Amino acid sequence: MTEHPEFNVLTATCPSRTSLARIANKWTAMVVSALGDGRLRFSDLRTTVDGISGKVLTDTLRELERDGLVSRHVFAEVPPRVEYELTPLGHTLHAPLRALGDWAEQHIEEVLTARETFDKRR
Amino acid sequence: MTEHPEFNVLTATCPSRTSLARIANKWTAMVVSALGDGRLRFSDLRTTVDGISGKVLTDTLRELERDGLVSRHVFAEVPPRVEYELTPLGHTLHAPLRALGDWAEQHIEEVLTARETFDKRR
DNA sequence: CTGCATCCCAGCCGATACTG
DNA sequence: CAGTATCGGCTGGGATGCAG
Repeated sequence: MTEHPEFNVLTATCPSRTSLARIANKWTAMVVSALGDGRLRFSDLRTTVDGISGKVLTDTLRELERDGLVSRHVFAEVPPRVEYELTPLGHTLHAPLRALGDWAEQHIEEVLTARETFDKRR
Repeated sequence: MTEHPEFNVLTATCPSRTSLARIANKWTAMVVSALGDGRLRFSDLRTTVDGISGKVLTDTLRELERDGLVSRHVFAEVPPRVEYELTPLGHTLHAPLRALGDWAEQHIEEVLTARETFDKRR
């Protein structure tokens, strides 16, 4: 019922691939995961997603907003306050992206071991 | 039980982030999805993942092999034949990555509409 | 505080040519 | 067929400075 057989990410020219390129991205995964519990202002997002630069966070949020995954709320205050929140569409992506982060955390030891073995054989 | 609270991808220096960086990638998502149904040789993978260049496919497979997600099987034949297959660890990642591709296909119309709206307002 | 503008570097990625 | 090597363009991404 929710199938769209006419779209296929494995086809180079399919527009869905441009969407995949945005969501299959480490910064997107971390930002969307961080927004899963509710609204966050820019500076809190910056500290939650440790190590992200201001430029990259801005760019990532702007693209997510463009794709309709994140909404932006500006408050007319001094100093300025801007909060970001997942849209309903963005929420449907939260679990899948969170799953990637969870996978990385849960299997990191196996991955590190595999890397050691691989590098030793070279 | 399978929890590893000591690892957190949101921490910049956590090694799990290096793993996330590899799996949260459009080429990884497509290659792992393509390998979900079983072994594929290099050339078949190249045509299945439409538009991928030989260099990028080689690089992606090499990194996936290094992280223990993909195994490589070489046949002593002429012409050469090399097949790639998901490891048990790689299989645990298949569903999560497939979910991203499915999401992109199922929601592309909403995303395209959002982009139009966003771009029109600029 | 937010975020734009700029500069600049590193890495991704594609195209091509060449080997076993 | 399955690579490797090389080159070059493009983009991601960090640092800094400035404006609202």
